[in-house]
Amino acid sequence: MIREMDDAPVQNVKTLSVIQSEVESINKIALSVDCVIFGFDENKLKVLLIRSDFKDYLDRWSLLGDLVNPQEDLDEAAYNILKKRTGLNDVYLEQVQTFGAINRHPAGRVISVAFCSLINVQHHKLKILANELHWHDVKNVTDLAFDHQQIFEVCFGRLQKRIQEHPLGFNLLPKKFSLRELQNLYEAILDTKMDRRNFRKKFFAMDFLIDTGEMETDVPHRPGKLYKFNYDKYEKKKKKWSGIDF
Amino acid sequence: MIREMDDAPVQNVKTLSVIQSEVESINKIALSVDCVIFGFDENKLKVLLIRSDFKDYLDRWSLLGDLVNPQEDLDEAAYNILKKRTGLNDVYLEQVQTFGAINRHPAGRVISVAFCSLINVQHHKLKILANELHWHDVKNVTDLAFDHQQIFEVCFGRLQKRIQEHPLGFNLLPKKFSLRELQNLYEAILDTKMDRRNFRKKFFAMDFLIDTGEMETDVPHRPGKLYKFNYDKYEKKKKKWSGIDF
DNA sequence: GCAAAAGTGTTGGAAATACACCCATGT
DNA sequence: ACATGGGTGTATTTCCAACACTTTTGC
Repeated sequence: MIREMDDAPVQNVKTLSVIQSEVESINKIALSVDCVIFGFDENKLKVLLIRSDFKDYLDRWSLLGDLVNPQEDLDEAAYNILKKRTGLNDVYLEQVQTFGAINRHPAGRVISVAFCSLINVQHHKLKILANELHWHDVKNVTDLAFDHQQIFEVCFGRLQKRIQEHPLGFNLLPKKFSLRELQNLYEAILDTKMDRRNFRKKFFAMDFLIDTGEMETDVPHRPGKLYKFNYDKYEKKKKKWSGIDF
Repeated sequence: MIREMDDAPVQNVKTLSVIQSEVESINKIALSVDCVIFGFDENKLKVLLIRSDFKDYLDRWSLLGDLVNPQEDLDEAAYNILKKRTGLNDVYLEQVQTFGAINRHPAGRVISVAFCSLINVQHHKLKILANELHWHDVKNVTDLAFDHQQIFEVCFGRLQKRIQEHPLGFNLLPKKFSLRELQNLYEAILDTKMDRRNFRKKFFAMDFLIDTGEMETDVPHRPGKLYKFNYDKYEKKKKKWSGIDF
């Protein structure tokens, strides 16, 4: 893979051992994954942060991350962080971007693959308290350790965009949810207010919501219907191109 | 960054040297970048490929890539590939995704950050011929070396999506272009036919095209006006959210 | 009965689509 | 003169935004 610095064509065939030694001589780069874990609670979008245990950044908050083992797949590494920290198995996880600025980590050259994760906070409230972990309102996330502020912002932006074009949001809600909860979620993520009737119209027109026949309970007002998202139907009907628009 | 495999809170503070040794002990992972370089020629979308010089994949085509030096930024590494291969300085370059399957490379654990690049083929036709490089019609790209077929498809899909939402396409055209060229570009990338009048209406309504006052020359029919894209105006006016739609 | 949110339709404007004719140039 | 694509306008439809009242429950 390493080639001459001029523009001459490359004619020689490289053997496996040549490549291997190249790889070994050059791999002074470490690889990590960082997870931006979003949750939705009290009608606010939250992100799960941990107190940095790194000397230069003591008492700053940082994302949950870890180095990647050589025998570990990237997704697997991210997944393991999720499992270790939240105890959750079945999480939404999406690779977002890789950050590789030369001096992003004081310990040396560490490049980090950032993942965005969406979890339903109701399933793991127990583990958080005993830890250095804390859910932060996304509106109050500032001054994270390392380049984590930048990573957070990129992932947040990606979430805002993707939630409008793909049915991700349901990962942040219970399996059965009311339309009010769904709208609150969208309003929290996009930081907007929407018209309730038009919001309903839009989702009913998509025709991906299944009426479970159940209702909310323990609400101090008229209970709403509970719905599930019909992923199967979505997969069959999802649209390809939406048209030029910028 | 490496933490216990159980769920206990992490209380100890790590010093720089501890981290450094962790980094060194674990960095058996090499990092590369691969560029999916698109061009537009003869009304077809093309991708620039090179004959693999790697033993296991002799005579298969592959993307242009290289290992990343420890003192080299990711974007810089991708940029250097572009410069070395095409002689171009001023290229559109966008990180797309990182590929890290354990066995994606036979020489060991190599993870690769994929970049999508758009270039104007008219500016560098000379360098290609003398090389093992070749422009392939995207419709005939099959059976690339390594996992490059997958990388190509992800980058192509990303391009198809992004060209509809962002003014990227102009990087594939000369600075001054006719509306016919622009429409041909969109039709090639999205593999569709569009109505000419509505296409014009859409772009004129955006109001980001500058009439240069010049006309096409050497065309065997009525010459069309030549336009430039007004990036400054776009930057000021670009929209944020387009609404929920999936 | 009161507070709080659920549930429901209509209307006007904007944007997208479909569609057909005349014009300018090179050959 | 003719072939080729440039350039333009209108009618229709579809989608989106704005907007108010009645209903159901808990307290």
